[in-house]
Amino acid sequence: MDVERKNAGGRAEAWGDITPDAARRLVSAAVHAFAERGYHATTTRDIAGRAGMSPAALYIHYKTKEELLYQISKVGHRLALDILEEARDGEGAPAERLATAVRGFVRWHAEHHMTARVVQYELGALGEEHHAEVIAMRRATDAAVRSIIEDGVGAGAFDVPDVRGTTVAVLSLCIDVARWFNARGRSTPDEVGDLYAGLVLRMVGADS
Amino acid sequence: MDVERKNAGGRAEAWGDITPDAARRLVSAAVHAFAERGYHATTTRDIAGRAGMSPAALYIHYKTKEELLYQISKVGHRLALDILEEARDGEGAPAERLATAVRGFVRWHAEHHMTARVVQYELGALGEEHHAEVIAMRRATDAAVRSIIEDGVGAGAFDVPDVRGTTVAVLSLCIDVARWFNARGRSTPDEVGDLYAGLVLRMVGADS
DNA sequence: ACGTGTCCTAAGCGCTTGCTCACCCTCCGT
DNA sequence: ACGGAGGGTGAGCAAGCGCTTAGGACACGT
Repeated sequence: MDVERKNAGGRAEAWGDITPDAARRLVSAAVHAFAERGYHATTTRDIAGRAGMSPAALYIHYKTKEELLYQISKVGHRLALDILEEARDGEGAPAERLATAVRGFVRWHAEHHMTARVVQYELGALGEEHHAEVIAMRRATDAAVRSIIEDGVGAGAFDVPDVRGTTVAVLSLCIDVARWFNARGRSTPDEVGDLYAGLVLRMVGADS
Repeated sequence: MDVERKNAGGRAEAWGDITPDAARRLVSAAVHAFAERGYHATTTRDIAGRAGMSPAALYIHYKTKEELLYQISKVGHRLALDILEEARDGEGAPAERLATAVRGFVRWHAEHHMTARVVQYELGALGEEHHAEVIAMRRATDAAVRSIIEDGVGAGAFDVPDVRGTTVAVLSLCIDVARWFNARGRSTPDEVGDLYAGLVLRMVGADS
C-alpha cells in the first residue's frame, strides 16, 4: 500500500521503492517485456531471465504472472491519475489547469512510455477483480479531465459543445502518446507535453 | 490482389468478397477473436470453432495463424489509407479536405472498430516481412495527412507551428478511436466523425 | 554452534499450443 | 461408372506454457 503513493510526479521507471531488490528487478523486467511483446507473448521464463534469476524465483515474490501485471497497472494508473487530480485541484484559471494537466499527463506517458504502454494497452489481460479495480481508476481519470473542462465552460473561458465527447477525445489523444512515443525519436517528453497542451487548449476553444 | 481494392468506402466488416465461404468465415472469426482477446491470446482452435469447423480446417485456407493476421492487417490498412488519399487528392480548400479525411477515417475506425483494433494494435505480432510491408503503408498514411496540413499552411489557411508533431497528433487522435469506441455506446460513428473533424480543424487553427 | 527464516535453483508435472497426417467425404467431367 | 480435385475430419505430435516441489546456500540472533 505504500508502494504506489510515492514519487507521484517523479520518475517511476526505476520502480526504486520496491523491496526486496529481486522483486524490483522482476517488475522492471516485466514492464519491459510486456511493453515490447505484450502480456500474452511474454513468458515467465523471459521475465525471470531478464531479472537474472531462475523461472521459479518469480513465484517467491509474486503469486502469478497476472499479479505482476496487476502491480504494474495499479501503480501506473495511480501515478497518472495523481497528475490529473493535482492539476484539477490546483490554482489558476481553467485554461491554465487544463494545460498543466495535459502537459504533465503527456510528459508522464512519454517519459515512462514502457510502463504507460502496459498500463494503457494490457489491462484486458487482467483478471476480473483486478480489471474492475482498474476500470474504477480510469473512470476517475475521465472525471478529473471533464471537471476541468466543465469549469472552463462554466466560466465562459472554453467553447465546448460536447463536453463528454471532447473529454474522451482529449484523454484519448494523451493516452495514445504511449503507443507511438519513441525515446530515440525526434521529440523529448517536454516538447510533446508543451505541443499537446497547446493543441488541447485549441480543441476546447480557450480564448487565447 | 483484387480483394483489398474493393469497397474502399463501404462496409468491410462482412469481408463479403472473400471466397470460398469457409475462408471468409475464418477471417471474420479471426477479426472478432483478435479484437476481443488479442492475437497471442487467441488460439487456432478458437478461430476454427467460431467459424464452425474443426481446428485442422483452418490450414486448408491459411498456412499459419500469422497469415490470417496479415490478411486482416493488409486489407484493413489499405481501406483506411484509401480514405485518406482520396480526401488528399479531392477537390476543395485544405480545411474542407482535412475535415473530409478525418471524418471518413474516424468513421471507418468507429464503424469497423473490431477490424480497426486488430489493424492498429496487433501489428506487432506480424512476422518480420509482413511487418515491414505494413509499416510502409503506415508511412503513407502519415504522408497523406501531412500533405493536407502542409497545403493548408502554405495557403495561409492553417496556423501550425509544428507540422510533423501536429500530424502525429491528428492521426493518433483518430486511430485511438478504435480502442475506446463501443458499438453499444452513446455515440454513432457519424457523430464521432463530425465531432473529431471539428476538433482537428481547431487543432490546426483553421480560420473559421 | 546451531536452529531459523529468507531467498534461490534444478527438475519436472500437467496441460495447451500451433500445426500435421492419414483418411473420408461429396461433386463433377468424361 | 469412376478418377481426381477440393474441402473437410479425428487423432495426435513436439514444443512450450504457467506453475510446483524438494531441497540447498547463506545471513543472523542466540
